[in-house]
Amino acid sequence: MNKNAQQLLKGSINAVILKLLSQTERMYGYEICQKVKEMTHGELRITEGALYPALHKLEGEGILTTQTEVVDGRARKYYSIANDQQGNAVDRLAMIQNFLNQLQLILEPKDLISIPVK
Amino acid sequence: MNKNAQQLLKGSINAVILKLLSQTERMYGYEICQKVKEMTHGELRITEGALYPALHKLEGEGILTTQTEVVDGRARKYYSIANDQQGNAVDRLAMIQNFLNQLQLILEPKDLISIPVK
DNA sequence: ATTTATACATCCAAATCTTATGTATTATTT
DNA sequence: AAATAATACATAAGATTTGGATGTATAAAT
Repeated sequence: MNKNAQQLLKGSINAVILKLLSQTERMYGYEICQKVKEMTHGELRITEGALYPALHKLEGEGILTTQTEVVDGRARKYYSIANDQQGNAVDRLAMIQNFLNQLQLILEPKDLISIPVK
Repeated sequence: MNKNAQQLLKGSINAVILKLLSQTERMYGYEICQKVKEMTHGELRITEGALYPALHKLEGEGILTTQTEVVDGRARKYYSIANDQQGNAVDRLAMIQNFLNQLQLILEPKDLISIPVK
C-alpha cells in the first residue's frame, strides 16, 4: 500500500464507521479494520491509532453506544449506532457522500450512471 | 455550505490542484478557488488559508512552477505543472483517484458504469 | 464615499493522522 | 517447548493539514 493513499484517509474515517454500522448493527474495532482491508482488497487500511480515537469520540458525542463482551478470553467492545441517533447518522453519511460526489465532479468528470444493486 | 463537508476536504486539496492544472495549463490561486466553487455549484470551497500553503508546498517540492504577472494593476501568480513533472503529477492523481474509488467501494456499494464524455 | 470583488499572503488553534509503543490472551509455527 | 503471529484493546508523541481570522493592496461597483 502506498503512503499517500493513507494520508488521504483524513476525514473519512467517520464516514466509514457510520456506513459499516448502518448496515451491520454492531461491530468491534478490530473487526472494522479487517472489514475495510477486505472490502478494498488490502488497498485501504484504517490504522488502530486513528480508529480507536475516532470511535471514542463518536461514543462521547452519543452517536454510538457500546457493549463490552469477552469472547474466547479476549475483551471485545461492540459499537452500534444509538437508537435515537439513526437519523443523525444517516444525515452525516449523506453529507459526506455528497461531498465525495462533488469531489468526483472535479477529479473524474465523467457521466456516471448508478444502478442500485437490486 | 455545511461545516462538515469543509472538514472533509482534508487531503484532497492537492488532488484538486493537480487535476485542474493538468487540464488548464496554468492557473492562479484565486482562480482555483473560484473554479472549484463554480464546478460544484458552491457546495465545495477551498479556503485561501488552505490553498496558498498547499500551492507553496507543491512549488517547494518542484512539482509546480510559477510566473508572476501584473494584470489590471493587480499581481497574479500563475502556477503550472513543471515540464519534467507531468508524469509525476499524473501518478499522484491516479493514486488519489484510486483511493477515492476504494472509499466509494465502502460508502456507496453500487454498480457504477462510467461512460467517458466523448 | 463606501462597499464589494479581485488577488496575494500569513498566523494560530483545532483536528486528524501515522508511527510507535504498550498490555494481554489465544493460535500457530518452529 | 518456545517463539512468533493473530486477535483486541488503548494511548502518546510528533507531523501535517485545515479553517478562520487577519492583513495588504488595487479596481470596480454602488
